[in-house]
Amino acid sequence: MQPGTPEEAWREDCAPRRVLEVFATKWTSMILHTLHARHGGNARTGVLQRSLPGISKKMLIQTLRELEASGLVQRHVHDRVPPAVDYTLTPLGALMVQPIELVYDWARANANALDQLEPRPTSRRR
Amino acid sequence: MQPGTPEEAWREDCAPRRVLEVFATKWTSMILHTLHARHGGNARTGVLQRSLPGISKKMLIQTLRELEASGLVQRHVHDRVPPAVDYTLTPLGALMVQPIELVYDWARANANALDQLEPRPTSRRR
DNA sequence: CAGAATCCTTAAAGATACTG
DNA sequence: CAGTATCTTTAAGGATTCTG
Repeated sequence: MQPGTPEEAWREDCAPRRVLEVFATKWTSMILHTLHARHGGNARTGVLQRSLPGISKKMLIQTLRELEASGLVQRHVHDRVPPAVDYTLTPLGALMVQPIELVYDWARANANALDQLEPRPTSRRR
Repeated sequence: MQPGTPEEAWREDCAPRRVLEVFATKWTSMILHTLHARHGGNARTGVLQRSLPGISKKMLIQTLRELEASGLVQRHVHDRVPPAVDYTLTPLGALMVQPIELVYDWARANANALDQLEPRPTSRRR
């Protein structure tokens, strides 16, 4: 290790930072958790949307496509009219759900303590 | 529970979502973790900056101020020349570090599996 | 129902320069 | 060393409309 280099530096490509990126996109964690928790890893588009109050159709589809591209989710099209599509977690997706569940469970367990947390002045995200 | 209402909906103000907001701001988790892990909950500005490769001075100060406003961090000014300032975790900050450590430790333990994770096409975050 | 295609707004993040 | 003060960029997130 170089002198001056922190022993525990957050290297730009370190594992924790890669996981943080999953949390960084607004709906990602919620979609993965919903897929995992409510539907045995399988849910149709409409069900997902109803499970996530406030999400727009655009953000839902867009996030799902990104998750698909990252290999976390698989998309299944059923050849019917009207169209039916569902999404399942891939093995990698099931893995990535683990830290999400850790956070989710922790938040549930500490819900009351979290009331002390004042929202940031600006209040929202991008 | 109403018909059609998802049993496990992500209410807009639910505890998990409030925690997710902490993760949403890019440097928040890394600062809190660094404060917790490397310095016994106490570090000076310069040390923090050197611990976070890629952070700009602006983002460091700005994020620290937001953490202070949220009651997660306390700022201590030492009356000297040149100036010396350090930051410590508040009890609430120490609490919020918990889920961060969960994620961090999980990421470390699964670092190799995370190599399969392809970065999103757009690649970055907010 | 699922989704594609646009357009738009804003805030997050960064770059740079200056100060006590 | 710690911290302002600007300015700029970019993309995240949303709203709306249209289609098979």
